[in-house]
Amino acid sequence: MTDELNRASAEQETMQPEETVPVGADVVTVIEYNAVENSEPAKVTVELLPEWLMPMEEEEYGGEGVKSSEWITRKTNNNVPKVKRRRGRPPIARNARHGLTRLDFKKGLHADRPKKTVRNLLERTGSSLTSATAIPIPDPIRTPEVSPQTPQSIIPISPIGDSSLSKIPGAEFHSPSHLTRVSPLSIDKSATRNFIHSPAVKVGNVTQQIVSSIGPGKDGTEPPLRLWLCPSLEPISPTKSQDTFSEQTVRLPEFPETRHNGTVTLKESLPFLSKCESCGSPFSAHKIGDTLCYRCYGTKPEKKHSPPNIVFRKKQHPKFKKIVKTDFVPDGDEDEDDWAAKKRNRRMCQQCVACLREDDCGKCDFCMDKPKFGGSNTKRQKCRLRQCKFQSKLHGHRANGMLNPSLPQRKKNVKPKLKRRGRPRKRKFKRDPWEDDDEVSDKDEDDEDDDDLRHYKMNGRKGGRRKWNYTFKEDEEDVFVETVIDDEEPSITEEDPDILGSERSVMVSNEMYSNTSGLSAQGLYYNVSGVPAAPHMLGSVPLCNNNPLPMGEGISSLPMGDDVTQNGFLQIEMVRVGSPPSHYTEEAQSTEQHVSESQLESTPVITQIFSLAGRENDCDRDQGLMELFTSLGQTVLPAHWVGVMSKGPVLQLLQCSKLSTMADTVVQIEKGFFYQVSVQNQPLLLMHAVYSRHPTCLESVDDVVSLLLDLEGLGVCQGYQNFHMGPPWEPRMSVRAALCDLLIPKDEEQCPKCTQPVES
DNA sequence: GCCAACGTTGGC
DNA sequence: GCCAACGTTGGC
Repeated sequence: MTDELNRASAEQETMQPEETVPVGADVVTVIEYNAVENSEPAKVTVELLPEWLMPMEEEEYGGEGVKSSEWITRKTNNNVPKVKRRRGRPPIARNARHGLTRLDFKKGLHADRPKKTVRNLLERTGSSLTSATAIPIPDPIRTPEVSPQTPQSIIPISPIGDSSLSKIPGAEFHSPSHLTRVSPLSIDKSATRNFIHSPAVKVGNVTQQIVSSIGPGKDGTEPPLRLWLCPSLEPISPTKSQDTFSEQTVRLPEFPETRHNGTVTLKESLPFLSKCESCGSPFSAHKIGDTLCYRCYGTKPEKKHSPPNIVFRKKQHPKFKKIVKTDFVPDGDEDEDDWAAKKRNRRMCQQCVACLREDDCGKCDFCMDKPKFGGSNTKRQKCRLRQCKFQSKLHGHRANGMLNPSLPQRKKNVKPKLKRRGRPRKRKFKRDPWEDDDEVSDKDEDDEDDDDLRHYKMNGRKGGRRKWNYTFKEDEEDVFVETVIDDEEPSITEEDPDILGSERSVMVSNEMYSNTSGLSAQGLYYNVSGVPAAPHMLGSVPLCNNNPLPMGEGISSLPMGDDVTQNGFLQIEMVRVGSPPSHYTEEAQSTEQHVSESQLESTPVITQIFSLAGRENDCDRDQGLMELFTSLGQTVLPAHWVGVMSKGPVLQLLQCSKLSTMADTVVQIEKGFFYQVSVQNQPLLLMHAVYSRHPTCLESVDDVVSLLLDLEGLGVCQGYQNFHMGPPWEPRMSVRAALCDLLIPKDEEQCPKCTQPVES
């Protein structure tokens, strides 16, 4: 841009050494006009102007229907003089779009917004606006939008507009009405509408000069202009958006130069312009024309007609935008723009694994729904695995699809049947399994399904049983929850529960498989977590945390099948050091989320699933564990250790004090008193010395206490800094070696594996 | 309040 | 014009 501008300026200088306009485009325009004025060669002016105008007009016209980007491209493509190139947004702008848009977000600047959006916004939000002063507002908005994309471009443009305005008069004489209209438009808008607004700010300089030069334009018109001119107005604009403000300020400096040029021309031109009332006459009459133009604009159609001079709009638009927005609708365009711009990103944090994922899994329901995967495109949603972990609405809602790739398939099978098409019932839990059956008797079954669903929900929400509630709450949104439900109500439908349990478990395992690339789910865990833990541990219960009741609020959202799949190994290895104690459960699943969100969550689903796959009922109750749990409750455990009985059944021992080095450590005792120690959701490798110092089974309170005391003498390995993980400007993340000891003597910072990590 | 369906928008 | 997917609608 700058280069171009410089070029433009250079060219201008060559053209007219006298004038020095910061913006190339402006300069060019000025030059041309001046030449016209001075030389008076109508041809010259006409030719030059037309080129200018023509493109501009095209732009405007096209602008309405065409996206800004396209518009820009056109210009560039055309044999437009250098001036044009300068003016329009260079393809660069287009290319830079994304960057610009982002910049806009951050800075508050508007990303380029296709006119469509503006329109839409206008239509949606403020048809009224358009109606009232309708025309003027919309136009300014549009142009501003265009310009906003590239602030620089905007600035130049606006000056141009000013210069053009000043000089337009002469040009106008030569040129047809459109020229006059253009200038008037800008002025009019500022005067009439923005009047109060900031317009004064930007236009201020120009207008003042104009006024002075014009002196007696038309009575009616002048006053407004002066108001405009009043510097006081400028301050107002600032309120709105700094961006606009900055732009204005930028312009101001430029103006002076242009002013000089413009002033001279303006003086001469102004009177003429004044005659351009409405659309009919010359439009240059900034003041007069303004009144007329205003009227015309007020009439709507004329506004659009007059638009031919897009250039003006651009100039003023920015101002208008700024002004209007500031004064009238702070939220107005920019807000809308921002809003719209943000709208798209609302669902993405841009940072989580899901957001960073580029490819579709091709297995989830959403993927299956996509035409490219042979789907019907009825859902039109992003791949489950790409649904932002934090921003997506889907999280927690549809675990079903998430969990199983397989589910979708069934769905498909089911869909064809759809009578319900219009609106299938909530199939949430049952969907896949049942749908097929539903076909036989749609409503009946549907009703049943609904009932079932309700029932489930009821259970889940109301939670008849603690455990149920517990698991339920945590997993509510997840499919897994269902399995839990089954546990609660085996009676509901034997088949369903079974199916759910088995299927889901199966599915989950499948996913694990896929993720782990052939490794069984368990294998995965072992490998991933690096925990050789005994298989029994795997089926463990979710660590609910400190409270017997499910703590995991965040968990619900987290535990998606997706997460599991996504996390897989990589993430596991990437697990941050220092994450708060959470659940040990199934590392793979939880780990992902952990990183980002909840540490507290429980283990999720997968665990339960596994356990469920086995036989829940039995698992839920274990005399031995209950007795041990009771005994622990009657014993004074090491400081801040708390025993929690959770589903699985699993007896969890948690260190509640964040000050403890064991804050992230959990001891889980399962059936048979086998125990597993996990640190920050990662199982402590069986080869760890801790296991060798204690019996394989913690059958007594003494054993438990002994282990806890031993643990209190340990600390958590801090891992090592991975400098290869990301760009230098991003925060460094500590990573642990795959076989990290996790627990090390308190006086040490790293385990031997992390001290000399072997990077694959 | 959930969620399937689908209109709509933005990017290309 | 196509694709991706966001946001809304409306049945439940």
